Amino acid sequence: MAATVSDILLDWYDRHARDLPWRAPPGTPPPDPYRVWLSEVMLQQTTVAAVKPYFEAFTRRWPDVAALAAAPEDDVMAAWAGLGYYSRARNLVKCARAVAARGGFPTTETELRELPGLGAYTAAAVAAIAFAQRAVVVDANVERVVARLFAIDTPIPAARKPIRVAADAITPARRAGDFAQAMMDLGSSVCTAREPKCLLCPLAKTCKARATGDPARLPVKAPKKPKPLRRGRAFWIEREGEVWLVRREGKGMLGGMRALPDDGWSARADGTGEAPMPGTWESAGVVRHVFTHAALELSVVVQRNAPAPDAQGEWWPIDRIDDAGLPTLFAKAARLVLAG
DNA sequence: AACACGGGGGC
DNA sequence: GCCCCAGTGTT
Repeated sequence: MAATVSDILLDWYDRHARDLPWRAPPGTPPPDPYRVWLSEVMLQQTTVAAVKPYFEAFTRRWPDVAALAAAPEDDVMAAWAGLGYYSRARNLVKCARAVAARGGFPTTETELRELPGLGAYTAAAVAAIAFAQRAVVVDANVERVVARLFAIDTPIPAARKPIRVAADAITPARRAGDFAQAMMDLGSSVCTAREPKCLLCPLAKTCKARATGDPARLPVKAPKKPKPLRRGRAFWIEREGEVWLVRREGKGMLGGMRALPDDGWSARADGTGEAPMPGTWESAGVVRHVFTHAALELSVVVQRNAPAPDAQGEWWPIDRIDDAGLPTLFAKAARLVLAG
């Protein structure tokens, strides 16, 4: 009986698994579902290196789902600051509260999929990794590995369906969690997006893209659109060692996060340039920042000895600005002012 | 199906 | 600089 793809990969994983804070070693009992869930949400579109310190901080401060469920949402948002995609943090709180209310995580992929912030990938990953269920786990790593293994050259996103079918076909009933993590480790360290290390790959012999001689060509992706450049202003309003901060509304850009007041710039349009209050503004410089679908030049202007703006907001001690939970854009703006 | 949604790592 | 990343929710 020839060794299957999953046999080969699990054997490779037993020898080469990365040691990560949210992981159990290969072949050992699954880790705490809370830690699996938290890590998976943090890892959505986010690199392992970026996640590690946040995962440590979250699990130290909120050791279990009940603790996270009891936390004020603003505290969680502030702790998430810098990690990006802040809807994840909003959904994290909702999900923790739903799970705490029902007395623990559901154990099937179908039920997990109903929770806020758990889409097809995360529901499958948690079911497989935390609950040893057979689930087909498809993330960007798996897409790349499978597209190459089977030489699927349809462009993403049309390739998603055949990739899923192929991934399903090679997913084993036993050790589905280890298999999923093995695919991700292979994708992140061997079958990399650029210059895949085929000489180190346990699947090189069966890889159809390898046989063509140009595996890096796959997966084929649709061309991306150019990012527009937006311009806006942010306002540093200061008095007696404090700065005026607001909370951004809604689910849009940086929604729910603490911020400096601004002139209404967005990914779709420039700001008006209009200040939230009268007075004399002094320029502190420009912050350049790139979002997913727009670049921003944010002009930062300052007014000192200012009265309170006629709006919602709060005075925040400048010597504790690092604790305000400002997203990176506004943290950069604050650094600019304080360095000047 | 297409778009909105951050930020940092790696080269 | 550019490409990429353990995707999800909305339209």
